[in-house]
Amino acid sequence: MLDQRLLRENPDLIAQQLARRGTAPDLGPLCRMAVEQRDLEEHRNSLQAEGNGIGRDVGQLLRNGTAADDPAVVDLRERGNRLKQQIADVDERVKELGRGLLDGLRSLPNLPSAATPDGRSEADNVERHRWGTPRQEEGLLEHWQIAERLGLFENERSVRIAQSRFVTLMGAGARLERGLIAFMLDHHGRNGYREMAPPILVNSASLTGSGQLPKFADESFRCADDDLWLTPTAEVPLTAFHRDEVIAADQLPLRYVAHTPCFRREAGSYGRDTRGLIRLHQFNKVELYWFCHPDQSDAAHEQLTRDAEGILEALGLPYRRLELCSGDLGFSAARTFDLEVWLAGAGAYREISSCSTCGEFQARRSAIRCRDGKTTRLLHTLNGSGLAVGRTMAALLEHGQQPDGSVTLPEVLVPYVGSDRLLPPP
RNA sequence: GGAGAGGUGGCCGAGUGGUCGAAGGCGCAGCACUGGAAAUGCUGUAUAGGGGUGACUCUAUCGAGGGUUCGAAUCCCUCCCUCUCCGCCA
Repeated sequence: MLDQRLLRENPDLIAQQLARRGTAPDLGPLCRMAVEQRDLEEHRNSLQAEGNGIGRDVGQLLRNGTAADDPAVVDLRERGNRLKQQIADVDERVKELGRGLLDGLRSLPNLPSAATPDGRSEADNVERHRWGTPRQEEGLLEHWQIAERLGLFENERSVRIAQSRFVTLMGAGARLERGLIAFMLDHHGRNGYREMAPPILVNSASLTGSGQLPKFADESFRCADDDLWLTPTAEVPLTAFHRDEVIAADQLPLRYVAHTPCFRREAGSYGRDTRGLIRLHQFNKVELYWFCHPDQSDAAHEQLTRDAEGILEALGLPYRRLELCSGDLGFSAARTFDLEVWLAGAGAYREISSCSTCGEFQARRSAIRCRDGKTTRLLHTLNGSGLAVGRTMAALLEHGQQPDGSVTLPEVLVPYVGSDRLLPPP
């Protein structure tokens, strides 16, 4: 959420920065609302001050022995009652404006960082670097073809259990996923992240705090009878973990790693990535999350991204880092690096992690501050996948496939999977 | 699900209509004492939003929302949450 003060004092700056994202909302009404709300609130406060004075005066008179039906007291009471009515009228308008203002502000995306390159769409994203050597032989299979041969997951019957875009992992497939999750958690744990296992049902306030609500309600699954949703990413419960808190600066940064299932409706992606593990309603993800001091968030962003890249490098998976242009940023992000892994069978780079700094955007929505000397200020939040587990499996299968139909696995996974090779059934 | 208890400042805890933003204690900070420290003493110590260059000042906040009243932490209503016991359950 953006700063109300900025909206009142410099709406042009906001408009100009939002334009970089390719959105041009008319900020005029919202800005006028903010100014009127502030002015009316000021008026209300002075009325209230007058009323408080009357209350004090009555108390003083009564304590001094003035009779309750003394004209002086009666007169003050009448004035108090008149004021009360006035305050009620103004107050109603103030609250109405406040609600509208909050709704409006919550629907505005974050401003792009000054470092974010301008651009309109993903075509304008900027490649920052590449790592590893992509396999590009002829005849490489896609991961779902490999998985089918090896009996790693089951699609049709999963539709019976739930609906399309769900999958059941089986045998070595299930074990590989479990091993990957454990490997990622261990790896990040060694790098200083605290492992967390948060609730994956989250309430509306939590979704609002990280930016999924109110604009993206149709992207999440909702539990009809409760104010609870299936979390679309661990970013939501991890942000909410510290909602309404003031954290001492010397505690920062707080760095968390969490594995959770993630649930997304994938509305509007009918027909895309219908096979395999790339796009599912339910998938596993290991998420990295930082709460940090505002002065340190740039360095934190680089470090978090490096930590995500560390998994790809440990697994020997070729990837590239893209910096998203202003027009391709997510709602809450000020600056984002996407990591794209090479899918050898598909012959393409595919997003496997998105590492964003949100500045104070989520911290304001969630009221998370740090104590900095004598004052408190909003801290900064950052998040990134480290990594999306299903897509990591897909990349491993495509990268490690052998002519004999087997798949070789990276050495680091042996302790987790029990083998360096997946073999086709006899 | 049934029965009961309770939600007050960083923490503990007093406070049942009138200068209560809130006693007292702990914690924390500064000062004094000390060779240094402990102990002790004194002083200070919430958050948010307005206004003022500033000293400062106004408003709100005692789980949330409404109500009664000139005036509510205190009375009334609704809701939420926590704890204890019982039941049920992985």
